[in-house]
Amino acid sequence: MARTKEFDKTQALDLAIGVFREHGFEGTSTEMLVSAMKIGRQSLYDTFGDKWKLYCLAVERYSTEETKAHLAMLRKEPRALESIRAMMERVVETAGQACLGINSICEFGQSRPELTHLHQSGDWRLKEAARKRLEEAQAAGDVCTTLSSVALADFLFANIAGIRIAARSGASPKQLKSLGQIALRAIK
Amino acid sequence: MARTKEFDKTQALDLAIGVFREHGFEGTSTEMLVSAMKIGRQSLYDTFGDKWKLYCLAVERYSTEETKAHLAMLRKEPRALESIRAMMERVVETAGQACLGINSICEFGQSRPELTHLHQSGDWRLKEAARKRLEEAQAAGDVCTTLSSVALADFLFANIAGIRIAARSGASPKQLKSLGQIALRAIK
DNA sequence: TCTTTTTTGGAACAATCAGTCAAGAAACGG
DNA sequence: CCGTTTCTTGACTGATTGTTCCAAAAAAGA
Repeated sequence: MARTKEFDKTQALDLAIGVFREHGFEGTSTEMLVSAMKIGRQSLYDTFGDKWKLYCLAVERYSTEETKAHLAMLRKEPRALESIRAMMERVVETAGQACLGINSICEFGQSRPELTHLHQSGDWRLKEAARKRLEEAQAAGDVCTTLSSVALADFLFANIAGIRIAARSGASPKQLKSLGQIALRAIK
Repeated sequence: MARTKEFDKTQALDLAIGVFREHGFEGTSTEMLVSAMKIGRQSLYDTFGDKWKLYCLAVERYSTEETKAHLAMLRKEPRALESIRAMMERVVETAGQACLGINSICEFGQSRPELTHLHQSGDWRLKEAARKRLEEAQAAGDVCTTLSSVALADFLFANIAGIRIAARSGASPKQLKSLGQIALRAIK
C-alpha cells in the first residue's frame, strides 16, 4: 500500500483562502501559498492542480461556507424579520476579515466564466432563501409590501457588499453597525 | 532649447487608469501599460517614476475626477433631495465601468498608507458635501430626521459601493436602477 | 548648423514567477 | 523482514516580471 497523506486537504484549502482573501489571486505567489498552507510545493500541485485551480477551489469552498453561514442565520429565528436581522448582524460583526467573494468579483469582474458561474450559483441559492424569508416577513407585516421580495433581496445583498467594502476601507464597528441598521430599517 | 514633450501627461494617465481599473495593480504589467498609454517604456519611467507611483497617481486622479463628478451632481438641482437623486442616478448609469477606487480598496485594504490617505481625503470631501445636502433635505422635510446626516451619508456611499459591486458581478441595468431607488427611498 | 532635450526601441539586468524533476522517506500488504 | 506505492522535500527550469542602460533619431530654439 501507499503512503498516506500527512495533511488535511480541506484544512490546507482554508489556509489558502486566508491568503487569497487578503491579497487576491495576482497578489499571491506560490511561495506565500506553500508557506501559509504548510505543505510542500509538489504536494500543492499534486493535490490542487495549479494556482488557478487552487484559487477556484478556494473561492468555491469559501462561497459554500459563506452561504451556509448566511442560511444558518436566515433559519435561526422563527420570526422572519429577526432572522434577516441576524444575518445582517453577523455580516457587521465579521466584516473585519476581507471577503473572498467580493475580492474575486472586483479582481476579475465577468472575465472568467468559471468564476462567474461559481458566484452566480452561490448567489442564487442565497437570494432565493432570503427572498422566501422576506415574503414571510411581508406576510407578517414586518416588511413593506410596496417592493418585490426579489428587489428587496437584491438590496440586502448589495448592502452586505457595501458594508464589507466600508470595513475594508477602514470604517469603524460603530459605522458598520449603523449601516446594517439603516439597511434593515429601509425594508420596513 | 530642448525638445518639448510630445504626449499629454494627463491623457496618458487617463489611459493608465483605464488599464488599472479593469485589471488592478498586480494584474497589470508594464507591457500592458506602455501599449495602452501609447508611450515608450522609458518615457513612462521618466515621467511617472515607477509602476507603483504611476498607480498612486492614477488612483489620485481618478479619485479627484470622481469626486468632481459627484459634487457636480450634488449641486445640480436646487432641491437637495433631487441633487442626491441625481448623484445616485449617475452612479447607476455609469456602473458599467469598474471603479478604480473600490478596486484599489479591495486589492490593498489598509495595507498601503499612501493609498489609505488618498482614499480618505477624497471620501471626506465627498461625505461632507453629501451631509450638507442631506441636512438641507432634512430641513425641507424630504429626508427623515430620525437619523443623523452623517449616518445617512455613510449609508448612501455604502450603497454606491454596493451598486458598483453588483454591476461588476453582472447585475442588469434594471436591477441597478432598483437598487438606487430603494437606497433613495430608505432615507426618506 | 549646433546644441539640448525627448522620444523611442532594443538589449540587458536581477529578481521573481509558476511549474517540474528526481531522489529520499514513510506507510502498508506481503 | 521486503517491496511497492505514494508522499514529501528541495533543487531546478524557463518564462516573465519591473527596471535600467544605451544609442540613435527627432524636434525645437539659439
